[in-house]
Formats: sequence, structure tokens, C-alpha cells
Amino acid sequence: MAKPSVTSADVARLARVSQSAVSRTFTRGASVSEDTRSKVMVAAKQLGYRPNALARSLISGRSGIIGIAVAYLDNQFYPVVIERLSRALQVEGYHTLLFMTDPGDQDKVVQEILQYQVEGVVMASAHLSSSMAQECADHGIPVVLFNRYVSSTPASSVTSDNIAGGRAVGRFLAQGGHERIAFIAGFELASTSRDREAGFYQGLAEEGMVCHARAVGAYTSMGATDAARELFSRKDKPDAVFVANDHMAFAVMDVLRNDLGLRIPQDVSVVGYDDVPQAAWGAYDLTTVEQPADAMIAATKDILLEQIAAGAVSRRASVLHGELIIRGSARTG
Amino acid sequence: MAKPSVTSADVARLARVSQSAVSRTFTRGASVSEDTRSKVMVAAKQLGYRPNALARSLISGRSGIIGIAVAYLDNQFYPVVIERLSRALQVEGYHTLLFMTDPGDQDKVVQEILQYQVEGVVMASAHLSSSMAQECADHGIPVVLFNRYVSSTPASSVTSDNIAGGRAVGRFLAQGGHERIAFIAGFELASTSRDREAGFYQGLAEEGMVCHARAVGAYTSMGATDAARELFSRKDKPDAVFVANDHMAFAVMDVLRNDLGLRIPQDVSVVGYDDVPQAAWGAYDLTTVEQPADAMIAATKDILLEQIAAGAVSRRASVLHGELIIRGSARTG
DNA sequence: GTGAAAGCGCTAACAA
DNA sequence: TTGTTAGCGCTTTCAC
Repeated sequence: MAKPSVTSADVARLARVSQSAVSRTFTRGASVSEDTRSKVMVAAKQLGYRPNALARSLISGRSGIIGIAVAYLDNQFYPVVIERLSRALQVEGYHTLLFMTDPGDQDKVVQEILQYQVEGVVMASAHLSSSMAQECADHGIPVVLFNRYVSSTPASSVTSDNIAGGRAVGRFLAQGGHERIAFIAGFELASTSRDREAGFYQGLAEEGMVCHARAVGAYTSMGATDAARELFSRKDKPDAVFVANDHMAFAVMDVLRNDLGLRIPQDVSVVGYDDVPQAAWGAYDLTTVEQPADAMIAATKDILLEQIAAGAVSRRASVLHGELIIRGSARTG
Repeated sequence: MAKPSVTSADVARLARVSQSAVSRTFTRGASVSEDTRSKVMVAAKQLGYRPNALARSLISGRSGIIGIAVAYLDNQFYPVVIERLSRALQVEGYHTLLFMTDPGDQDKVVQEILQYQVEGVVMASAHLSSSMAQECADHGIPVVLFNRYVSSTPASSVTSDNIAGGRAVGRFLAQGGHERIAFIAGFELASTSRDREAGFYQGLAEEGMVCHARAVGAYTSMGATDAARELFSRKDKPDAVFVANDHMAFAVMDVLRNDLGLRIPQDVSVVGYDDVPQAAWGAYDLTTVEQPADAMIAATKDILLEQIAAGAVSRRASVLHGELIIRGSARTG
């Protein structure tokens, strides 16, 4: 049966000090004499005392919890982000309450998050209604949209420069001497996909080219597979394809090589986006645009901590530069 | 500036009922008249009331939080587990507080977890000292070691049958007509690696064979790369290799094909373990042993919920069967 | 079914 | 520096 947990009062009794002395001992930055502190520590150790973070939060108004909502972890980019963001926040004394969302009930999830009195919210690959964002802002809870943005909300955003990235790919493929350059979009409502596409067209245009064909992969492996089949079933097959993220690019490469018997990059060049760890793996060796995960995480952390400290929310948009990483999946001219 | 959040007292005042009536309205299973309930709901909606989960936990003793400690998310198996486990627990009204651990400070992490009054703990790819496990048990907090076990603690464990899986691989490779079958171990102290290896030797022995060579990959890509180079630099190269998990197997395949110019499976067969999503990707098409993630997650959830409900901890060990998934990376005879 | 009252374990004034 | 005193927002007896 559960042992009733030991409270600060128990420790105080044993140490023959007041309960507040115990509290102070466990509150960093409070003034306690060395003598009292050691008496408390001895008693605490003896009883196995551990402060109750929930009770502390209730009175202090600081829960030390950051809520992270994420829709899926298939795309390796998100696990990487969650791992590093969690670690970065842990260093600052925060912990992450993880919420998996389904497309649709996003607001409901945020409602739940807020019940836990989180001090900040990160939405990664997840949507948030404007009214919900406004509600968080009203309560002084900073919200960071990670890897997407919505201009009409008070929520901050951290993204890489998807337009510049797309543009770099457009120019790179055009300069690589390709003649029929195609695009496979992600989820069309996502700002990432839209921006990468817009930048891509711009890059092509700068080299006097236009996009040869286009299909939609919806950021899923299956969607990408279908999109690739569709694009490459035409008689004027593309000789290069820019895929809106790495996760889809892998599926595309598999179809091209295994189903359609095409060689990469001899017959067709493939470029992705994200630079997830697998992009560097030998079997894909994917040319791609890096999303600067570490910088994006640092920016997210900074926005959160700053606005938590200020007790006020303001909309910030951090747009970080990512390099084109040239590997072997695309011809260079 | 932060709006002071609205409390049940505010709602009560507006609805002209007592504060306890509001509490009852938001506590499922409490008896409130339909009339009162609707008055409360109207007022709550109007004020944007949201119960404070922390205050509720403090008095009720049920936080609704399950702590998950995990060491790294590189191996795709763990993101998959975290995603599905989170979803499964969310359905039951629980949320997951995520802790990234470093090898070493594991107990410290658990201490932090416990401060949040979690109702259960899952340790995935993370260690836990016996004394810490005992302490959790004393407090009635169930602990599940996910994908590993330690016999000498009160912590429960959920694993797949790694011995049977390893054995299946041993027999499969022996029957496939291979003559020099090697093994690349994971982290040698991990029960998964040890069991897979033991089962593997047993399977080989049943077919009258022994392991030709062995190296250690430590469950990292880099370790696996080195291990593969080491095994295949000898003059009597293996013609088959069982790698202790898929994550390493991908790195091994990359080395074999790209650095050493070997064909898979013609020159060398490769078998992994886990059946992570990428194993099915065309570029690897990896023969592997499935870890039955859904069953393992269901077992984890059951153990947690059951022991939480009982208010008592007992050690349970769930060992689940996983199939050998035959794909194209290994010859079949 | 409802309200009044008593805390859950802790922090944060305040006075000493 | 220390102890005393109020609560934080909620659930849960307990009478009514």
C-alpha cells in the first residue's frame, strides 16, 4: 500500500524548525542560515522528503511546465526537436508535458494543456485557432508555433527561411542543367509547403525556368509515393524533382529507384527539405535544405523564457537561415 | 499583462450557486441537478473558466500525469512508442511528462519526476537503480521498464521475447545456407542485446552452427559503422550478419554497400531487430524481427492503470512475441 | 441535491 | 534569519 508521502511539516518537526524554514531550504535564493539548512537537510534525507511540485506551483503561480503539442512523430524532424527542446528546457528548470493532437481537436488539446497551468506552449506541426491563441495571450502564456506561422494571431513563430530555401533549390536545380523540374508539395495549407513552393518558383524564374509539373504529397510517405507515380507516369517525365520535405523525399526515391527503375541522380535528381538525420544515410545521400534545428530550438527557448519572465506576451517571428546541403542525390551540372 | 485566471468561486458567484456546486459540475460522477449544472456551464462559458488541474491534484491526490523517461530518440522505435503511448494514455485521461535523461543521472531525473506527483513512471531505454525503484514502489507508484528488464527490482517490465527473436534469426540465417554468420551487439549491458545474442547463438546451435565473428556497435550508428568495418576487414568476411537493432543495421548496410562495395543480399545477408518504419523502406527492405509496439504499449498501459487503481505496486513482467519479418536483405537459401 | 467548512502541501508576506 | 499567518484553487466530508 502507498506510504503517505512525507511533507515539509514532517521534516520541520524532526528538524525542530518551522515549516517555513524547510520551505526556504528548498527554495533557491531564499535566506537560511547554514545551521538551519543542514538540520533541515539531515531530517529531509532521513525521511526521504521531496517537495511537492504541484503544491508549490499552486501558490507560486509557476508550474515549471511547458506544454508541447505535436501531431505526429513519423517525420524524424519532430523527434529531434522534441528531444533537444526538452533537454534545453530541462536545463532551465522546466519540464515538458507532451500532448499528441489529432487534426481537428487542436483547441481541445490546448484547453487541456492550459488546465495544467503551463507557463508556455509550443505547437509543433499542429494548428491553433486564433481565438485560442488570443486566450493564451490574455493569460500571459506565450505560445510558439514551431515550424509554421499564422500572421493573424498573437502567437509567436519560429521557422526557417523556407522561401529562401526553396529559392536556393530552384536555382540549384536550374543551374544543374535540368530541363523538366517538378515539385511535390506537402500539406498544401501548411506555411512551410507554401513558402518552399513560392521560393522555388522564384528561384526557377531567376534562371528563366518554370516548374514542369506539380503534385501533392501531403507530407506523408504514401501521399508522396502516389505523387511520384503520378508525375513519372507521364511521357515527359521530370528529370528533377524538389520534394517539400525529406520524409516524403525518401519515399519518392524508393519509388523512382525500385518501382520505376530510374537511377538517381543520373536519370533524375531529387532534392528534399529539413536535413533530417536519415538524409545523410548512405542509401539516400539526399541533397536537401537544412532546417537549423538547434537555432530554432534556441529561439523557441528564448522567446518562451523571455515572455515568461516579462509576464507579458508579444508576437515575435523568428526566421532562421538554413543552408542548402549538397549531397549525391542531385546532379550539379 | 496576464489576466488573473478565473476560479470556481468566480463562476459560483455569477451562477448564484455555491463554489462546491461548480466543483461538482466539473467532477465526473458527482451528483448535480440538471438545473444547477446548466447554470454553472453558462457562467463558466461566459467567464472562460477552466479547472486548475494542479489544485485538483493537490486535494484529490491524483495528478493524471505519467512520467516518461527516455535517453534518446535517434532510434525511431522510441518516437513511435512515445507517440502511441501518449495517445493511449490521453484516451484514459492521463498526460505524459517527458524527461530526457543522460546516462548517469537517471536517479536524479526520477527524483524530479516524482516531485510532480506522477501516478506512474515509464522508463524507456533508461536505467533505474534498485533503490529508486524501491522508493517508487513504497509510494505506490508503478514503474514500467519499457524494452528492458532488471530482475532484482520491484519495477515491472514490458519487453518482446528477445531470446525467441534472436533464436529465430539464428535458425533463419543458418537455414539460409550462410557459412560465416556474424553478430553485431548493441549496448552490451542492455538486456535486449544480451537476450538477442543468447537466443541467436541458441538458434545457430540448433542448426549445428556457431557464430563466426562478433563486434559491438553500442546501439549507435557510428558504433555500428565501426563494427561493420572491423568484421568485414578480415579475410574471411562474414556472409551474413545479425545486427542487434534496425537503427544499427541501416548504418551497417550503408557501409557494406557504399564503402565496401558488397551487394545485399547476394554477397552478404543482413538482419535487424525492431521493425521500425524505415525497415520497410525500399532502400533497406530489411529482414528483421518485429517488436510488437502496439501490444507492448497496451501492456504498459494495463500495468500502469491496474496498479494505479489498486493503489499497490507489484512486479509484473510482460514478454510479448514478435514475428520474424522476412524482406529482401537476407538470402533465404 | 446543496452549501458551509475544512484542508491538500506549499510559498510569501509580515513581524519579531 | 526566523516563525507566524494567510491563503493558492480545488475536492470532499458533513449537515441540511
